[in-house]
Amino acid sequence: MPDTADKAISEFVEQMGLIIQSEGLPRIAGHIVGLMIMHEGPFSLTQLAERLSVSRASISTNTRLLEDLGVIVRHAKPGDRQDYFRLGQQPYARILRGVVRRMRRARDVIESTRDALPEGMADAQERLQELDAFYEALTESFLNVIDAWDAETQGSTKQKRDGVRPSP
Amino acid sequence: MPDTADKAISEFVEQMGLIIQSEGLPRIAGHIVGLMIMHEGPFSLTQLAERLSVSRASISTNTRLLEDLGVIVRHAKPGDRQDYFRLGQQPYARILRGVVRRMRRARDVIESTRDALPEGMADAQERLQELDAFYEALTESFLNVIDAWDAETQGSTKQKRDGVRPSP
DNA sequence: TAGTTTGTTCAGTCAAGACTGAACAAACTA
DNA sequence: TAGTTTGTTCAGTCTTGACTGAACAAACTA
Repeated sequence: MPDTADKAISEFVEQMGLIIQSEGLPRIAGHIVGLMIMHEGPFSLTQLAERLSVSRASISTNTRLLEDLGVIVRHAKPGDRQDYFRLGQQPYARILRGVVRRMRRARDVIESTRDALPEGMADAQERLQELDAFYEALTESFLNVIDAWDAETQGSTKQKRDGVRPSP
Repeated sequence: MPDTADKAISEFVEQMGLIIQSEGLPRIAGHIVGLMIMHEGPFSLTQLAERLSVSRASISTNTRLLEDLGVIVRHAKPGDRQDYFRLGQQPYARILRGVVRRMRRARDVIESTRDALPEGMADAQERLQELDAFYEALTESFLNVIDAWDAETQGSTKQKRDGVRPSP
């Protein structure tokens, strides 16, 4: 009953669009990733456009975006002018790195605000400090996950992966 | 030089709008939180509207939203008909809980897709498994941060806070 | 040479949802 | 009673940015 399978696949591709969208990326980027999870590929730009019923312009823009994030990789087949795409290494960890970058920017804002704040506002300083500590804990936590992922997926060496980074 | 301070404050409020927006919440919600970090308050709905130069309707909607998330709390002053708002306990952890909820929903999608997928697609199954494991690690990691936060901020008891949850 | 194919870019359209103004109900005051 | 004040809700506007179609450059083919 391949009908059920097809339904499940397109449903998943659709949902991945929404999930990725909630991470602040375009929906089509999610569709591409979803499709590549379902089928290894590789896919040409035209194939992606047809399969997702979307303009080649959109595919071009979004493959570029995902490529910049390191989520997918582009490669050429010898004797074929088309570009082909497939998932890169640790695609999810790549997305996470983007989140870490966002948090670093947020912490910059906090820091410069703290610097500019006058003496009198001790309580505001305290709350800013609390917010910054929160971001710090979160960043630390993310990096743990990324590290663990790198070690597990990549290294056949399978080095330390105890879930906690060594305390500073 | 209170001018510099005012500038820093409104700059921060503005930036918090953008930061919160990148988390998928309305910009004004971020402005409210930002202002409350700068000044403890409490603020009435009218005060917030005036201070942020925004309609009372928007404030009403967004305070409601933040209240539902548990980020701010509403309370009454005796002999005053107005509602007053201020930051709640562990406001940032509350926002994080929302993220955890989103991830749980994503994992549900993954699971039902795996169930519906036919035998033949073993490699797709494998990639789905990988994605699910990633979400699992991330969720675990978030909950650690939330737990640690709860323990540190709230409990004077300061119970176990070793950075890792007990394995199931 | 002219004609394809492929990927990119850009101006324009469209949709989602944030925000507003106005109308409203509830609780108060004079 | 009529008139305020306060918070909510809803229809409508407006902004943001995703997506498209068309034009284009580059690399190929005949």
